[in-house]
Amino acid sequence: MIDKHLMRTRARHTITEEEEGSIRALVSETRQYEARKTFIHAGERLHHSTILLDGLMCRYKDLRNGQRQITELHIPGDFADLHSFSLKCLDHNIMTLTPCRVALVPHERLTALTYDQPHLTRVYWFSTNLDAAIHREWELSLGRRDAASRVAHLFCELQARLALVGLADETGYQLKLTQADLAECLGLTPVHINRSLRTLREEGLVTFRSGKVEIHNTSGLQKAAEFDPAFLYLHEVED
Amino acid sequence: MIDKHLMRTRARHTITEEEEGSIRALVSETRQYEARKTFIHAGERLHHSTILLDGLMCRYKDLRNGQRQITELHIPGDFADLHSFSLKCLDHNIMTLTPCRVALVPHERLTALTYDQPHLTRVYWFSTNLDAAIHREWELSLGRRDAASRVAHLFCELQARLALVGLADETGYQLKLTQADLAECLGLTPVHINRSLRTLREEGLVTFRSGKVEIHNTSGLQKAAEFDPAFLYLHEVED
DNA sequence: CGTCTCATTGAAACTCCTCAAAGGGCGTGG
DNA sequence: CCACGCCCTTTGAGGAGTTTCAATGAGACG
Repeated sequence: MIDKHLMRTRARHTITEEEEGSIRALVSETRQYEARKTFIHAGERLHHSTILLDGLMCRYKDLRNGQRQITELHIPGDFADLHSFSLKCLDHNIMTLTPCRVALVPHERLTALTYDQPHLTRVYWFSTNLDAAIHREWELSLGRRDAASRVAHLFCELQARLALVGLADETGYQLKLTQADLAECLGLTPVHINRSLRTLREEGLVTFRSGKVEIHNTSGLQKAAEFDPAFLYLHEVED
Repeated sequence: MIDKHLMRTRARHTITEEEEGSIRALVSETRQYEARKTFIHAGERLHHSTILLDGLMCRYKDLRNGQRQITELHIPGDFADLHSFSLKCLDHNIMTLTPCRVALVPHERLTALTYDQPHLTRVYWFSTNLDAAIHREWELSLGRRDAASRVAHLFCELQARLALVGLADETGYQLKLTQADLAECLGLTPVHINRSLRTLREEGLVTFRSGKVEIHNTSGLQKAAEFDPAFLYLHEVED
């Protein structure tokens, strides 16, 4: 059930069989959410965290004029709101983008983890720090990359993250987003996303159509994005 | 010595006297860095984390063309690179902006903390999650706020954070940054920062001159920034 | 077959950037 | 003590990238 979560965790940490048992025991129940549902609202007191099993979700913040900024995308295996264990109330909303299957982890079990499982505590602490690293890379994109590079960088990021849980290969992956969703990730308008996608397509780098990213030229795409996967910490970390 | 660090920690958590002792015992040594020195480079293996005692520093990432994005500012009391305990190598650089006095915390002592002090472990885990919340608010600024609002928002953020450690009041605070530094925080050019500052000044909201932020109209400034301090978690969190 | 959402394109406007030059403040050295 | 140099700030003019507004096209679904 949480096999993708274990895959992404094992890519970065050595987890013993007993620890795997402890991880599995964190889950109290599973749920299904429909697409386009904001199931966590900023400011509400939370008592469990959510592992995404299947589907796509995002964290976002709105401005009063209705403009929205998505701050991170979540893919299967991600702990979408592990930070709510520390923060209790989130500063942002969390919404499903597609229908999603999730596993719930009560915060009491995470508290218990901090008493009984110092190593797993560090593993999950790392996981929230990885989210922060992704935020920083998005800050760089939003602040300094031009539109086409932003799109290219996001496609590279998702390729690397999805490949880790077996949902992408070098040629591409499924990505059930609209161009308006990409716009909200990248601080642009849907119209300009459309033009940027055309540019990337005409340069023979990547095609995004009917919910699929098809990568035609990996190294060219990475070069256009100035993509360095180091910020994703894809490899084993000693600890 | 680490009084500001204790102030900012106690603003959010209840810390016992014994825990305070444990926190003080984390520090192995103090150091002084000159201004404008990058003392942590992306990718280098780190063995201690840094509490900023005095001065101003920043985390930043560069693009190949020399463009720089600052991803967070650090003020006295902040753990500037607590996340290096989890990540081992950082995805970004850390640079002093002014001369800085720092305290070093060996990672072994943090590892020991995860065994002996579950509550303090959660307190410091929270601290890295707070950095992530700041990153998310910056993503919102970079992606969706216009230039003057970005400047206004940064000034509001720093007012709130500095007030927590006694370095700001409602009328303003010292901020020894150049307009070029602000530009690197806010994804703009120095020229446009200058024009945005003029706008804010002419609107009677805030003046930034000779390293000082003078707030003329707090509520007006917050309104221009659409500033809501919730993302800074300024109040006691139960745990 | 109609409706709805999403994608695409064009034209004009706007925000922000680039390039360039001048002004101000401060420390250093003559 | 003044002059110079250096860094930072300020301002102007023109240009680039992105947005806005508007309309059409394409695909999915009932």
